[in-house]
Amino acid sequence: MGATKTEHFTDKQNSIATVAKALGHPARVAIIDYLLSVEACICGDIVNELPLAQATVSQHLKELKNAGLIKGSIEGNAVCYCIDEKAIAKLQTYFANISIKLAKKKNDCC
Amino acid sequence: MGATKTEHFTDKQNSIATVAKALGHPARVAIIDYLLSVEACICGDIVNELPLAQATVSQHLKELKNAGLIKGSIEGNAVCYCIDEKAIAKLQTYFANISIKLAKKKNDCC
DNA sequence: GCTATCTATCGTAATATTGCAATATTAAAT
DNA sequence: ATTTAATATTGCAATATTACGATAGATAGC
Repeated sequence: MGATKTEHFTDKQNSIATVAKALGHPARVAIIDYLLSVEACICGDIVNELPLAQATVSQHLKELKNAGLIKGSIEGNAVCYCIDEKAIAKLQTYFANISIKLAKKKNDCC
Repeated sequence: MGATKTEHFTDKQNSIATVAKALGHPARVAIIDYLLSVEACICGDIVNELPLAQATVSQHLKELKNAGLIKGSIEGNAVCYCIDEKAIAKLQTYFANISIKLAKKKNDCC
């Protein structure tokens, strides 16, 4: 055993978990931070910014892309990555809804 | 190799990654969902709700607690768990800020 | 064509996570 | 004090993640 029982959870739960998991590593949070701070967004710049080898950064970019948090387009020789706003909007909505529900419910049993 | 290079990233990046990682498993998202939907919040109820063994659920609860997403208080024989609003507020703020920055910046290079 | 540059993938070692049975701990109830 | 019930912890096997060097692929420039 040791494999996540994905099939026992709802699509929404799996979907939130996938995106959250992608952000569950500081290097990937750092990539998002960096993409927010720059105008251009070339893969090589990200490699220079992070204290990790090029292969490792490429892997992290792949995971962010698979989770739908970023998208990439080929710019000649290089690849331009940027944040997918839909994924961010989804997370924002998810946490805003939790906050609203918490406010309605008196969350004071602990 | 294989250990995350936590020390190379900022406290904020590590902090967001920790909370996101805790939500990076559908069982833990399901636990948060469940805690939102009920008034009382007893550990045993969570075990009954999830398709996982008691030991596994206990482990997931521990991780959510370590990440600061839930807090627990002993209710005699049982343990009452509920969502820590501060952690949710932090995430909400984080994603709201990203959305604001994305709106300012024209995020259209890809 | 050749060469340089940029990014992705492969292979592999170290580490971490997932899941559960078995066991331990804790507190209520008798 | 015993028993019962609720959680936590331990130990272990299966799987997944992290990191990086080496290598492959793809494009630009000569």
